[in-house]
Amino acid sequence: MTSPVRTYHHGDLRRALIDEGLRLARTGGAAAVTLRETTRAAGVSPNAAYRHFVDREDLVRAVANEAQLALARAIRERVDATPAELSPAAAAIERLRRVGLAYIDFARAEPGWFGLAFSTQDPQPSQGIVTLDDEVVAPFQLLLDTLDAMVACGALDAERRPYAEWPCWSAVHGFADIAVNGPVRWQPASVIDALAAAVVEAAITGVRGTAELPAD
Amino acid sequence: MTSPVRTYHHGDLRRALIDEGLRLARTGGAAAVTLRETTRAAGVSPNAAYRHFVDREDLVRAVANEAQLALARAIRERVDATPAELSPAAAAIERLRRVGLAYIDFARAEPGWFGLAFSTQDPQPSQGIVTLDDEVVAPFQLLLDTLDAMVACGALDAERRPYAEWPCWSAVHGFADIAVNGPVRWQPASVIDALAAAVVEAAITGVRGTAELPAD
DNA sequence: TGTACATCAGTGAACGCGCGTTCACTGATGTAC
DNA sequence: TGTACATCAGTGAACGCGCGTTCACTGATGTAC
Repeated sequence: MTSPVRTYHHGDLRRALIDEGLRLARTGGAAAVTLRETTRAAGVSPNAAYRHFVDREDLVRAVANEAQLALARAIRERVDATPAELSPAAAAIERLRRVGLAYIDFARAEPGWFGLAFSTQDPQPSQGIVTLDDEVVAPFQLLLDTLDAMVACGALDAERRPYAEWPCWSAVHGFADIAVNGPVRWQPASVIDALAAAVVEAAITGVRGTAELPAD
Repeated sequence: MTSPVRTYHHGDLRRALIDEGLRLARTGGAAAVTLRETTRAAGVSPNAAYRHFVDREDLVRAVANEAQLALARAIRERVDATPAELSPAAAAIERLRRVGLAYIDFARAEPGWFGLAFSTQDPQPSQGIVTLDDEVVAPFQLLLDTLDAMVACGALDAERRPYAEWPCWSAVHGFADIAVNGPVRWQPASVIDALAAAVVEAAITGVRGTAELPAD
């Protein structure tokens, strides 16, 4: 086993800078992740960052990556907590519902991270969004898997599966943006909860082609 | 009739600054609308702007307002071009489809204005978005009217009308953001067209509760 | 095991930049008599 | 109709700010012998 943490002067400045970047982005979004403020927070001179990142953009991208992982983790947790006693088809639909609500609630709880995760992307991914690392899978992949599972257990007609990820993602992403940055942000949380639920139900209905529940 | 245009030193600097702001926002979004660059473009000293706007934020808000009007105009034009030979219910659904596609296409054609129109809003509007001025009605109001018209002609069940605007707006807004700032922006236009159509169809189905067309 | 040395993570000072905003002003316009 | 004057739109210069980035450097660490 290779030593996982090497001790340099600082310990692990790259890690520390990313952590401070996350702290700054949490309240101020991507714009708050400046080289000077991040290094200041880490107790280090501004140009020390250049030992670990080629420029500011590189640092922001690293921080955005972590924010994307946090979103994926939030979704996975909510999906994994799906009750076990549901029928296969009902459980598959419930999982899709949880993907959507978790996405929206993450955006509401951590708007700074949400904005950063969406706005800062790797340039030109080969095919949609793919696995980011071994630990956790990207939010989009979780959505794809959930839709595939719905087809497998009869909760979604196979001919409705193609491109179904786009209406789903669009609906929850759009509502998240409206709830965080749009006019809905002035509403009380209980109202936003209700609207979020309505948006997710409509997305599920829109993708399945019917508001009827599948016969078990 | 009161004289509509008063001639000052410059003519109408307020108007000129808003126009230059629109030009700058078109390519660079809200961030490009700086006081210095806008006044420079208008051929005037930086502080001349303070005769017409209390600060930079005030100028940006005025420019954002114009961008919102441009979006509303684009939607209205597309809706007004709905073919006349359709049955009332089919025409009502077609109008909703056009609202959605016009919203998405405006975002794709004018991403700078789209971002500005959404991100910069009047603080704390009393009830959703209301009429902006006499000439043209805000995008959101066009959506509300279209949904009401669907109920009136039987294209949408009355009990499905409440809150239906949120799934609709969320879906097209989310796709617009994904298509402009998200991973879809790397796709060719024809692919984006197809995905946009799929998103809008799913939104219509989701709101109506069925993929069936209404019997005439 | 002890010493000389190479490596390279982090320092301190400085750069030029564009920004929003303020100051005291100027000079064209419109109005009162 | 002509003159004196008040108004106020726009000027020119300057401010302080925080930013990203570069420069020549220092000094702790790890390694070779």
